[in-house]
Amino acid sequence: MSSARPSQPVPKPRSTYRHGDLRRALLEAGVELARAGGPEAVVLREATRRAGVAPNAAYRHFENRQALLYAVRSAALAAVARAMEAELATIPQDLPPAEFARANVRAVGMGYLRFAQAESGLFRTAFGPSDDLKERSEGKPAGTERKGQSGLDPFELLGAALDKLVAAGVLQPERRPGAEFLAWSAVHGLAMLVIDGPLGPVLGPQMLQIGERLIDMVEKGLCGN
Amino acid sequence: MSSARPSQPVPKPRSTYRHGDLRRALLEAGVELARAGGPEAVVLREATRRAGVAPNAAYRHFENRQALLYAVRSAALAAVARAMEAELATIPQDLPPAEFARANVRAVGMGYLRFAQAESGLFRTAFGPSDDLKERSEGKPAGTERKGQSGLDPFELLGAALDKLVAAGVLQPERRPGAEFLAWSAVHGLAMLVIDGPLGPVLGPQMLQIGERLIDMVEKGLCGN
DNA sequence: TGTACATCAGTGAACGCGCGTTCACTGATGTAC
DNA sequence: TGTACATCAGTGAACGCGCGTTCACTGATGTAC
Repeated sequence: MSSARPSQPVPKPRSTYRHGDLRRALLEAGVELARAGGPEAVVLREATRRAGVAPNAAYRHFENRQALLYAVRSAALAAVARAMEAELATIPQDLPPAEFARANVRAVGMGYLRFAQAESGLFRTAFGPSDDLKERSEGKPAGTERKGQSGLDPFELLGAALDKLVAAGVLQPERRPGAEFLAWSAVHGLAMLVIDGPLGPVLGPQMLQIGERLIDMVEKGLCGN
Repeated sequence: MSSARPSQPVPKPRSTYRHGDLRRALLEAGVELARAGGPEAVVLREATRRAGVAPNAAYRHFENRQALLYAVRSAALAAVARAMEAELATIPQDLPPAEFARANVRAVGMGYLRFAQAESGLFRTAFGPSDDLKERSEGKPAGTERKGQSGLDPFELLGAALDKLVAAGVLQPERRPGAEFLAWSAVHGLAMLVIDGPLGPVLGPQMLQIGERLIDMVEKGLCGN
């Protein structure tokens, strides 16, 4: 009888005393924990267990639990960005500018919602409490991992979509400043109410349809008409 | 030297062996904990400490920690409802119907946002993960404590405001179904991004101004025009 | 009005748990000579 | 090409913490007679 643990993967016996790529292994374990249980599930001891390593070994690679959590969040943000990019990639290139711009906004929003639903643990990790944007606004080294293939993070992808709306003449330029906060709020609220709030059991299955209506509302409300 | 604890209020020496109203005391302590630290701060042992009672005494009044947390959430929901009602009470009664209806929606939304900002711990407790609306939709005894003086809970207050919009001819009846989810999402998202997400440090001070813009957007987007 | 007694709200002690973190260590690796 | 050695990634054991929860108990209260 091996000492069966609640933790999933077999403690993978190392051939060597050294691990080889422990930092990466811990990060991946951390992402897995976040995926399954959100930020509070990112636990140092469990990550080391999954990496098949003593608990304190983590301290060679991360200053403390917070540091691991930060790294996991960056990975989660990158995953959100990639989900948005995947959605953006489905847009036909030959749409007229105004429609193309609208489609961009929808894609960004729906990518966000789909990700929230499919990966709610990672989603909550990505957008939980943090000093993220603050750090950025202070010029701190935002790190590269939080971005998608395009080199843009989720917030920047939304901004780019809104810029297209302006360029296409759909959104009046004087309404552009701060518009990302309005659009983001709408979509983020739906996601949170469903995955981490009282609407989950009620709305879960129809979330994406409500999401469509919600984005309609945002477009209409943002662009006047 | 008394054994000073991090916990605030003096363990208030009881005159009698019996406490008198321990359930109420635990609930109030729980609310205080939630106010200061959100749902995860609602901890049985600390609540009993504040009530000046042995840890296990709580089990005479609550089945377990979950049960206490549920009770605290009901109280938090009631507090949200009261904040909305306070905002509603400031609306002039002599407005023309359409404007009055709009003012109702704004009041509900701004009451929500103000509460989120002023009492973010309680807010997070009220709208954290739960089976709330599900229980209601299953006809379970929703409890009376989550409602405000009007007898309506926050969700119902929003619904009533939207109904006024329809009655005043501002919102088309066929758009009414599900509209509370759209409006709620918008406002909830802003609240969460600011109090429990990456926008706190960036947007905190201007939250209410952005809230005004956000509610404008919702109105416009919901009512067409 | 006084006494016996059932009730049950609170006590005191203990349990097992998992966590983050620190300590002094060991032994594989790769580099300098 | 071989050997000495510094480096530093991992070990093993332990710490103190606070939590939820269970056990057998005790003693204040209020009711029945």
